[in-house]
Amino acid sequence: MVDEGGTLPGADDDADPRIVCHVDMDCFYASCERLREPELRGEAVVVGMGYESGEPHGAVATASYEARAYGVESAQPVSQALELLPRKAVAREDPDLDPADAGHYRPVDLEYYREVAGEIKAILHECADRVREVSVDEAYLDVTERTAWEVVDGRPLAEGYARHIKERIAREVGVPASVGVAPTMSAAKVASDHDKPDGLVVVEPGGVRDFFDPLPVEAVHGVGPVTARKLGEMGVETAGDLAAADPTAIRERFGERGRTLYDRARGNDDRAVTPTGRPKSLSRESAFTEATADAGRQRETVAGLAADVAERAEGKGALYRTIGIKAVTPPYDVYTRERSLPGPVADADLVREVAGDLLAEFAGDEIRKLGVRVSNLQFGAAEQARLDGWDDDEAVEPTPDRSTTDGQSSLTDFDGRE
DNA sequence: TCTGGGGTCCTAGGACCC
DNA sequence: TCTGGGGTCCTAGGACCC
Repeated sequence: MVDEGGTLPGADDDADPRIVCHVDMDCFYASCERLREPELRGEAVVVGMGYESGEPHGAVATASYEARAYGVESAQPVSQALELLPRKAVAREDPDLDPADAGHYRPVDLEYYREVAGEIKAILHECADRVREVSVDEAYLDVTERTAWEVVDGRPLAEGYARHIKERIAREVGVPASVGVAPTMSAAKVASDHDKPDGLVVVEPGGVRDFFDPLPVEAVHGVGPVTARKLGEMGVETAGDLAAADPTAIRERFGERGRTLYDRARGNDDRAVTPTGRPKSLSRESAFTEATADAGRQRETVAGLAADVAERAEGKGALYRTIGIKAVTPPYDVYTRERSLPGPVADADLVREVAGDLLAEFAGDEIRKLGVRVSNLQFGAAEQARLDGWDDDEAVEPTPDRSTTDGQSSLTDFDGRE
């Protein structure tokens, strides 16, 4: 199985394997907090949102590894986190608590994290020809042209290159990252996750299957709890099981997505590292401290969210053709309603009106959370309002309605970060 | 695990069109 | 007017990811 490089001429597999790095910051928000508050280094740090005012109703966004040791996890209710790991200040007052078993809680400050992320992204762009920024703390790099799979002194050159990236981030920005290197995006993603924090995992072209085989299916990007359970019912427990499963059966059960997951488990993933395109929707949501049936409060909330969304869309130069709301009722039933307009608009009043209209359907219902969303976005630098002029068209106009799905309007795509 | 916020993609039925 | 086939758009919901 391991090919020594000197195999048959024209050996089919991995003819010209790419080198993809996945760079994933370790508990990024917590690392950022430590950056501006060095006393937090080595301490349990929990960054959460929505719990600042009075009752702790928010959720954990990020927990440092020290905090994770106490069972604190992302997405956990802050109330629960506090039970596992009391606040430092509280523990110092309370003789029953040991301050050594307490943590520092900080509210999410996205603006600051984005600033730090900007410095990191600048480094990443210097280190690669193509970068796909997945989120504030995560990116894929195609470094095929910058390094090689060639093994020197027992290690692939690509490993040294990845180490160089990691070290630059640590030295120049001061936060830890985990990096995965592999011939495909999905393998690189799993690799970066494999040895967190501060990890560096290299999966060489011939070794992708062996790397995946023993991992639980959940390790495959795209397999969540539901799919994992269903796969389990089919006797598929590991990525290796999935790779060895009957593709027809997987496809029948899970559709096109199943096919993708099957391919990934087998190491087949030919996606190219492309820059992130423009957003396809923009939304804002907010939860009530307690479910409410108060129509006034509901309308007020929707109006506020609508204004926020419209403002953000305007800031991005986005027009929208669809306006929608989301309502979550107890215990946790999610409803969405949306309405499409005849043409693209950028109109805050209209967002509020339509959203309010859609909300009317839930009159009298207890609601715990509301959201407003605009979609069917169009980014119009050029005249959008010219509905009348169907004479000839500007050859530059790149958005023929559904173009949003193509994902490769590379000519005009210069990436929309503000 | 009783649930925060911002996204993406897929599916499926119905309307409508040719 | 009792009935084929194909395509697109709209809407709602689900799963997943960070």
